[in-house]
Amino acid sequence: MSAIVAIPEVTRKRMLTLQNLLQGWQSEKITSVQISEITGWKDSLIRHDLWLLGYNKGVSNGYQKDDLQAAIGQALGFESEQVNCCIAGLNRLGAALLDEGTTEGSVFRIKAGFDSNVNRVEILRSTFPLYPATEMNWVIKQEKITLAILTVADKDAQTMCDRLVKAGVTGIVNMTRAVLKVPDGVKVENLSVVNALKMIN
Amino acid sequence: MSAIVAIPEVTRKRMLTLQNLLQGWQSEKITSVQISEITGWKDSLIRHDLWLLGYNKGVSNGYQKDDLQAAIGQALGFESEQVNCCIAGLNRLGAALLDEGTTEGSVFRIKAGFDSNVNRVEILRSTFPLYPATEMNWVIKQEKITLAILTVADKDAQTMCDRLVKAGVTGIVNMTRAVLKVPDGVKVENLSVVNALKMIN
DNA sequence: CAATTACCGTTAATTTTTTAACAATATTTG
DNA sequence: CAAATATTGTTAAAAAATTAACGGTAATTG
Repeated sequence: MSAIVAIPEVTRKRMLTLQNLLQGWQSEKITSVQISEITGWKDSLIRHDLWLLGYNKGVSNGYQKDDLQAAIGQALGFESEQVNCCIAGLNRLGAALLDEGTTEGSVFRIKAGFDSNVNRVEILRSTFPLYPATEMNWVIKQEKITLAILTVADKDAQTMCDRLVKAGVTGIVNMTRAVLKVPDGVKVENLSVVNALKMIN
Repeated sequence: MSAIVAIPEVTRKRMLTLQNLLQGWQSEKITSVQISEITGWKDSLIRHDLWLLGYNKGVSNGYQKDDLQAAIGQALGFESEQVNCCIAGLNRLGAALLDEGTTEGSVFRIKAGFDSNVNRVEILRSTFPLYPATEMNWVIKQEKITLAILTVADKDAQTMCDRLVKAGVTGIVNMTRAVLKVPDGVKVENLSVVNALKMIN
């Protein structure tokens, strides 16, 4: 029997990693012990996670890479049609993310870039349009943008975050060191490089 | 009485966030409820975390910002003298991280940049030296570099990771989508933008 | 083809993490 | 200054996450 409860966040995160692992996996088959050796997770944890997803196509013989990959994507809803995103803050880091490669091969499409500094908007080149932050409201609505990548300076992070949320964004990837306060229903994922360095130091 | 056991990773991460929060906090005092309102963590969890650190200077009257900030830094060893880092992969994202601002005001100092492509090394400007990846071994030793930020293409990630580890790096901030296999004792923190987008979608 | 091996799915036990509760203590109020 | 309020430190209870255990099953081996 498969689990009835909602998939916990920790499992979602692991499954995301597992999908990335499968992406680069050469062989057609993979076992829970092999996954364990790379990720460091106990093999029973991996089997338990897959059990939570209701996956059970691996009996006594390991998993078929392709089938597993598809099943995870399907179970966790990683396979939506297309998700529209924007970048808020076109400093050097933000500009780097304008690069096509950032979201290549994923469902995410960057549809707009914003900055309070009109100069940047005018000077930078990109395959999608850049706007002054004052245009944010209508652009986000018109382009049906739901997610944002926040790369402004730390001190401007909360202000920009508030504007994004007001405009209708429901998820923010926060690359600043600021701690963002958001209303219920808005998700934040923190990706500050300095924080990461502190964690591994 | 304060706790004897080691501080769990979850608590370390929260304390890191708390320090960032305190950094931008205006008032001299702050309470567990105020922290809770911004971060979404239950106030009792915050008090429990601080209890684990052995901190008890807040009795019945909230915490003094400065004192708390110092105590956390000290308890978790976030206050070392200086930590030398490098950037491996000087594509657009890596180049953006060459920016002074990346680690500004932290103990981390970026001392070198590496790339397999010699062109990039020669063309890019930076306040610290850039080297072909072939020079990695001696540079990392000579500059006493312990941490690396990995921004190469996904397909090259494991190879570059292996080289960094071999050269003596003990922690890697992985900005690629690849799942890195590292020996015991080497820490990895994953900061892929696409993964983050998937988590909030 | 019987025995052995290599895996998984599932459950139960264990460990870790979070939450609730509340006595104790400063501070504020009337 | 007594009462009310706000807030912590600490413990115990509850919830969540991880691990171990093991029966069952396909594949492999001799």
